Amino acid sequence: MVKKPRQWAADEAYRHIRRRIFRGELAPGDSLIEQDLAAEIGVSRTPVRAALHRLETEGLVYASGNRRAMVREFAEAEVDECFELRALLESYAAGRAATAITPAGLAELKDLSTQMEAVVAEGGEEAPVKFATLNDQFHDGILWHCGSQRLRDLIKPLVQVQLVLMQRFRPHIEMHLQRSCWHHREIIAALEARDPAWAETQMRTHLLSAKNPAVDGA
Amino acid sequence: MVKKPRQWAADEAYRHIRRRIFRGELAPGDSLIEQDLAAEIGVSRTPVRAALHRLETEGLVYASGNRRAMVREFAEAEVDECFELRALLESYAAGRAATAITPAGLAELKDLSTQMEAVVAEGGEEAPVKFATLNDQFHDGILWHCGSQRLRDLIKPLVQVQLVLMQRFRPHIEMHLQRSCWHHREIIAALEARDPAWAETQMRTHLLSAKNPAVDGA
DNA sequence: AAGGGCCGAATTGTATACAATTATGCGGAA
DNA sequence: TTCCGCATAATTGTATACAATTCGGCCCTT
Repeated sequence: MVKKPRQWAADEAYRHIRRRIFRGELAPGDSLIEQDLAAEIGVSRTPVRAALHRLETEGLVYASGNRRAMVREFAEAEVDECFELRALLESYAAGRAATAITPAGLAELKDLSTQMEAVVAEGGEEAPVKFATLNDQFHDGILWHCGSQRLRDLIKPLVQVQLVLMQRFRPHIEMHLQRSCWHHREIIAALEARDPAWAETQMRTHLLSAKNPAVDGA
Repeated sequence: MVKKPRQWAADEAYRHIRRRIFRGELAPGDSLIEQDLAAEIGVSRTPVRAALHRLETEGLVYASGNRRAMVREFAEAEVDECFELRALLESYAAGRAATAITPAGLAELKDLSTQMEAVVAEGGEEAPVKFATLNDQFHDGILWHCGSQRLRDLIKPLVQVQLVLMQRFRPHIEMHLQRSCWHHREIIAALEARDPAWAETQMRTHLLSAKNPAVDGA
């Protein structure tokens, strides 16, 4: 039953390349040669090409016309840019979610919030990673309930790229988990109150705080 | 020297499929069978597949996993949604452009504005089409000068989809070309004055006016 | 020595054959 | 009749060969 020769070669290629970019083994500016990658992964060029396309749409890879694909080069300024664009879009989304979210949706968000607080209380080495996963789910949950798939699609690549950027430029940034938990509570409260303006400004505060995480006493 | 047998099959496939979607020959929900399209265009499946990927990232085509690609179905409500998202993003872009734009950039915008006014003054059957082309260049010009390639990439698909949506749901909408020209002048003035807030609100006005074009006396 | 054009190598673009997956329609059982 | 399962057809996924393009260096000219 070792019969999983390669059911999703394109997906495997995608994950493989993405992982190598995240780890920094493929540095920005490096050429991504289809044949080399194919040999390395053990598939043909076809799924590699599909993976590169996908990575390009997600903004991790740059390819112009017929020229070879390269790992996209990022400037540190783009970290802040991503935060600002996320603040713009996600605050708008939060405002819409305030009128559109269902009780079930609110329950999900509360559950995630509780889990995050538990992670923070527990602490430990793995806390930041666990927290980040739950945090992504929290933000994505709000996007699900804002009633606009298109808006959600706009934000997705921003989050994606931000992961690379943060790791490259600010790898050891302090997360201020406790402060984030408070923000999440505020956001949930605003959504529960069906107050778009409040939700919007809370979300903006939350994201722009992450941009400037150097406040004392948080 | 008839030597252009098929140098850019993928691009040709892309344009072909896109045109058929725009014309409504491929209706929303229709399956896009790679082999049929390939035979019709006269290329192999490979470039057709690339074209479909591209159309998918632009939001005109929907494809989930390995299932067949379909022409994306649009709801009329998405017309307004696109306008609102464009208003959100382009007003932000205009605000940034107010401080980032170069004199040369301003000159370009003024030139486009002048051309648009000439088209309106001239009138004729082709005026709306000519105007739309120049109008797109105007909006894209501002995005070029806002200093954020990422922001520009976010807006591009919105404009793209909007073209399909408008044609499908509001094909004979009145353009209010004269009013748009005034808006453009206002926007240019705001950029020239290096006033972000002014540029931002003028752009928002411009786009939300297009959303509700039923005002009298424009 | 600097610059431009040409040739070979590296790489991507396209076509096609085949494998894997998904969809469809039929037949049988409840 | 309705629903489930299975066989078969339709379609997409992958591999590979070949064509076209781009890249890089060398040589020739100035």
